[in-house]
Amino acid sequence: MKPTESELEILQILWQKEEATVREINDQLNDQREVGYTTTLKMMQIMLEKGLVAREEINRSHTYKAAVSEEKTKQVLLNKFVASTFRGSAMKLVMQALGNHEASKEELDDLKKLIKNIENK
Amino acid sequence: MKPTESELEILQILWQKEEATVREINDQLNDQREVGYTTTLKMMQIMLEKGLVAREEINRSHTYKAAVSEEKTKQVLLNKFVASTFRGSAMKLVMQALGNHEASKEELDDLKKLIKNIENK
DNA sequence: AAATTATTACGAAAATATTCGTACAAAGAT
DNA sequence: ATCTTTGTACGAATATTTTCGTAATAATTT
Repeated sequence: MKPTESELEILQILWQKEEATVREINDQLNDQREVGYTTTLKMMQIMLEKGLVAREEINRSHTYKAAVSEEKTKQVLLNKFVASTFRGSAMKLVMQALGNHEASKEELDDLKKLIKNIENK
Repeated sequence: MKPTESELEILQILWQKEEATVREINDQLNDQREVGYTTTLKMMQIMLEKGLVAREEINRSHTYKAAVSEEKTKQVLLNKFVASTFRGSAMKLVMQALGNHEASKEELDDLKKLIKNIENK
């Protein structure tokens, strides 16, 4: 299941906050850009239908949680992106991402560690 | 300028073939899935309007070329993808891409070379 | 208790992307 | 010369995604 752009934006918030009301999500979205409350509400209803989120009725309002895992969802998105943009070559993507990005010493060390791990398998 | 999914599909063909007629592009698209000829034609016209492709009139038909570079376009797509899916962390993307992908010895060597290059800068 | 505020539900408008039908013209085949 | 094939143009139909208006109702404030 591939979430749309807007759905992903909301999932990121839910992954970060564990759970949130529509109001909270809408407030956070509005830090970035202007979104109407009912727009966000509708998104939540759509995402519920699609099974992307789950909800619980508390008092009069609903509290939402992500119903799909961050890891798996990102993997799906990554796979689709590699397929469409880098013709399936994950390595090409890695090269380009590394090439155009300022990496700190620590990050590079982590990366070297990961490579060693892969080599020793 | 971020191309849509369909536009990207066509750009990939043009990057690969240098130039192509609508017929050729449509034939190649149909290797993957069924697309009507006028659908592809319309896409080319839309892409021309957006400046994604350029064309030349040869005989009675048109020959198209990509008008945006493969490098730059992929960079734009990559940046947007990193921003939306990995909250701006290119390194997280690299890690996940590497983690879930079978890499050959050569690829890993290339990668280590690239890391050395970055370190010596 | 009446008015205001906050919440959900839901349909529909708006925006964007994709697909296709029809008309028309040129080139090639019979 | 007529018919068939191949191509472009263009508007419109579909599909998908995003946004919002309105109604109903519960909770809160005055």
